[in-house]
Amino acid sequence: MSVDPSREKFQAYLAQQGLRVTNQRLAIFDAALAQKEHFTAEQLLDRARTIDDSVSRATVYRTLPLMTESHVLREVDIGSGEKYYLANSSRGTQVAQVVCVDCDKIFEISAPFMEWYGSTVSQKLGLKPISQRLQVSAQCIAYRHNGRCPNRLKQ
Amino acid sequence: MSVDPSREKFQAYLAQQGLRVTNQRLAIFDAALAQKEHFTAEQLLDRARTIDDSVSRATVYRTLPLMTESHVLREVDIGSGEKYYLANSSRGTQVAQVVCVDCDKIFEISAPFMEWYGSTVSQKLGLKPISQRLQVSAQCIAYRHNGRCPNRLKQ
DNA sequence: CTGCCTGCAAACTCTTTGCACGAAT
DNA sequence: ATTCGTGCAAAGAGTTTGCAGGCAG
Repeated sequence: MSVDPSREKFQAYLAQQGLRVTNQRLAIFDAALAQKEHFTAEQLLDRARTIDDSVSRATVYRTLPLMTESHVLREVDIGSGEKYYLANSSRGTQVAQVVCVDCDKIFEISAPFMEWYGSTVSQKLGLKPISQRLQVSAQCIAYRHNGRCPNRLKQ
Repeated sequence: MSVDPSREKFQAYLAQQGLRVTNQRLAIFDAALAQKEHFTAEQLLDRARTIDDSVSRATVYRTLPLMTESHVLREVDIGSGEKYYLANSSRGTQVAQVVCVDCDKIFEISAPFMEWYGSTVSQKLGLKPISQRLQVSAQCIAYRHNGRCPNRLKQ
């Protein structure tokens, strides 16, 4: 299988910033890209350590901003205390998040109108829009039936 | 001037939950309702103490959930570390927040389509929508011209 | 007198940072 | 050599909680 193109993107970003491509940064990058769902810093640390067990929590936290600034990852804050991250797909930033109120599972769904709306609203206020995010809180089917989610983590 | 109707709403909520209407809770409530802009827990503490100087930080944090659950306040998390609160106006929950990337000032603007969109999107996923929130990050005019906001707090 | 409510301070969670060592140029 | 990167542990911010005393019903 071929090299993920975003790996090159990340390396190019590091080079452009005068930063080094270290084993730890690559391990964290690879661990991040291997996740199919949203993940936390702690989960990323665990996974990165399976690739390079010298990776520390500090380096994960120092690398996350590099990956978001280079648009390799997106940061998603659902207001649950910890931040979530997800590899940036090619579809861009026009995604809404639907979050289960019980288990905090995050579903993403395309929301192409958001960008237009962000502009409209910002310009009414005399501001220049940078980005916009729509978050919907919802109950999943299982929660409505049983009063709890199958994959609930809390409590 | 007459008593704010939401004061009764709050007292009714407390009664219904079997909770007592204490001086501290009322001081915190009045302090919250007196704010015209979004405020933090710490700002609320300061203001509540001007009404009743026995109010403690712990009681503020214990009272905030009571006010949000009774829909007297809305919680707004812009992902800046601390949570913001705002007295719930009568217009309901169909508001978008436009947040300045530099000073974190929050502008609110009515967004009546959001509720419809929350439903549409949730139902595509087989979920029952509870609430939705659109947040737009933007730069204010001053920031674009001077590279900083007049009322910036950070750094 | 029983139980809710409080302030205080300690604990907690997530994240950031100072420092000295180690690796790359 | 010099600079950058790292792990460790401590610090930091915001929030929550255990506890003993206080006040209300």
